[in-house]
Amino acid sequence: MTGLANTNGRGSKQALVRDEILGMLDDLQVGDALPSERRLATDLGVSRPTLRAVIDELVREGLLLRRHGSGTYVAEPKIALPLTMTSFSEDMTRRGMRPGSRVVDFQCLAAGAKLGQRLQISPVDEVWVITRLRLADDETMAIEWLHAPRRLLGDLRREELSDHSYYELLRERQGITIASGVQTIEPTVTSPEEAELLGVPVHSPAFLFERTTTSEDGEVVEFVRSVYRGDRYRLVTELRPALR
Amino acid sequence: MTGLANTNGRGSKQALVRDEILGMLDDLQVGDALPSERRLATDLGVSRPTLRAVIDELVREGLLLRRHGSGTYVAEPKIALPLTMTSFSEDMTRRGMRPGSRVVDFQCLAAGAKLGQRLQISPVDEVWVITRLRLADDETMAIEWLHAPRRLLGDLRREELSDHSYYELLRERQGITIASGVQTIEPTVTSPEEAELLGVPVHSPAFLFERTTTSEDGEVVEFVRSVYRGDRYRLVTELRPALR
DNA sequence: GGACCAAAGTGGTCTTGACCACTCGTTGAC
DNA sequence: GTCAACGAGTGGTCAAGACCACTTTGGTCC
Repeated sequence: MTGLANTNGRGSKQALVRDEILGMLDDLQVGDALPSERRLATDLGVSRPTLRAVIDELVREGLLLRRHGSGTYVAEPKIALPLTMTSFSEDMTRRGMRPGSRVVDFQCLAAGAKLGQRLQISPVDEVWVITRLRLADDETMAIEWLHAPRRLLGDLRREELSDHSYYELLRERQGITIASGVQTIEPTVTSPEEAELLGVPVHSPAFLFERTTTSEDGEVVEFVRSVYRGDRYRLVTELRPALR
Repeated sequence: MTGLANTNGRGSKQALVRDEILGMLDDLQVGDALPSERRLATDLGVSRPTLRAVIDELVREGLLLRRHGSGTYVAEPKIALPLTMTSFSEDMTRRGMRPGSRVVDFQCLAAGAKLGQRLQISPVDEVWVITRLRLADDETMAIEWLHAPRRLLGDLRREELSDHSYYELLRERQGITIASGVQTIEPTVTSPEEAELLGVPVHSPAFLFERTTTSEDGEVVEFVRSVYRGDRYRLVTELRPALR
């Protein structure tokens, strides 16, 4: 074996390889390429599958990114996401980034049992399902699926979605004001579809947000499911013990 | 090849295996064992490393859990974690679970540059570093590292930590009341040490919380770093747009 | 100088196989 | 009836190898 001390008393080969690569990262900048997998495997005296398993981990953790046919690179650090109901656009603008949004799909279909329950409507009622990408400086940061009862929006054209936020449309068309909501957050990993839309590897760590929003009249006006890249985001909350 | 259709137009073998296993999960209860890896690999017509890669994913996602030498089992569903400053004990009690806490280490050492900055003290000032496990029904849910300036607590005995919360000690000894804090949250994966303390596999998805708490006088009184199991937790927030 | 093509180099997927370490169940001895 | 030992079966780690698919680079031709 070359490149690594033996494993006596120091854990697995994967652990040792991981330490070696993390050490290499100390001397690299964001965007720098690592040596190829085959070279690293030879240099560190391990098999390529063993090396790949370690790089898989570092990719999942957001430290590295891989490009098929090109190489393995040092990844960019994460963005903090304040856990408030400010809009994505406001957040990005505050950070000096150029926010963008792109509707990739919208369709109308029957709610079904589960969604009907979430939106407090009949399962046969229709809902708009709008799939949007949230971008910052032309890079996709999140995918959002908005589900809204059709009766709140009536007929809808793609341009209306691009020009207005959903909340604006609610106010203009129905005189409805948003009052409150409940949001759940859990760590997840990207599916193949999500990975493709986000431009990250499959099964990368990500935040899964699910939010149900209610109007001042207590009516559920939306259910939103979002996947935020775990390699570019972390949450920040301000805590007020006495206010809750 | 037996067990799987060929991969034409349907993605990789790993994707097909994943679908098969998810289908199997529909007919199993929490705690049920899956067939052994060798059996599944044979049944599904793939190699054992290929099968293991898929099971690795499902374990990371919290759907399965593995026990070395015993088998692979269906995992328990996740707990929602309200994102407020209520104590862990209150949360667990509200859920009908028996909260517990166990100090596994506590020591006093110089703050150093980074921690000194976080706590707004001199790097040579001493801080208590208290490592605790948070348990629910005797199962470890989180690890917590509390860093507090020694001058706020003076000399400290392990029993005092077990019998009182830190906030109680602050009030009793210094007349200090907690006012506010800032907390960051990001998805992470467990290190070997964290995995051992939590009883989960290495590199499992988890929440990493870091919180800096301030007294009414604007003084930083603690920095806490916590790792919560991603297979047992999700966050829930209530949202109030106009209050922020 | 630009376009195109081929080759080399990259990451991605998968197989076969070996061996280690842990757990559980069975059997035999006391 | 209990306990210990052993064997079988489990998950865990690793290697060697093959082949696929993508990207980059260099050379050639116009």
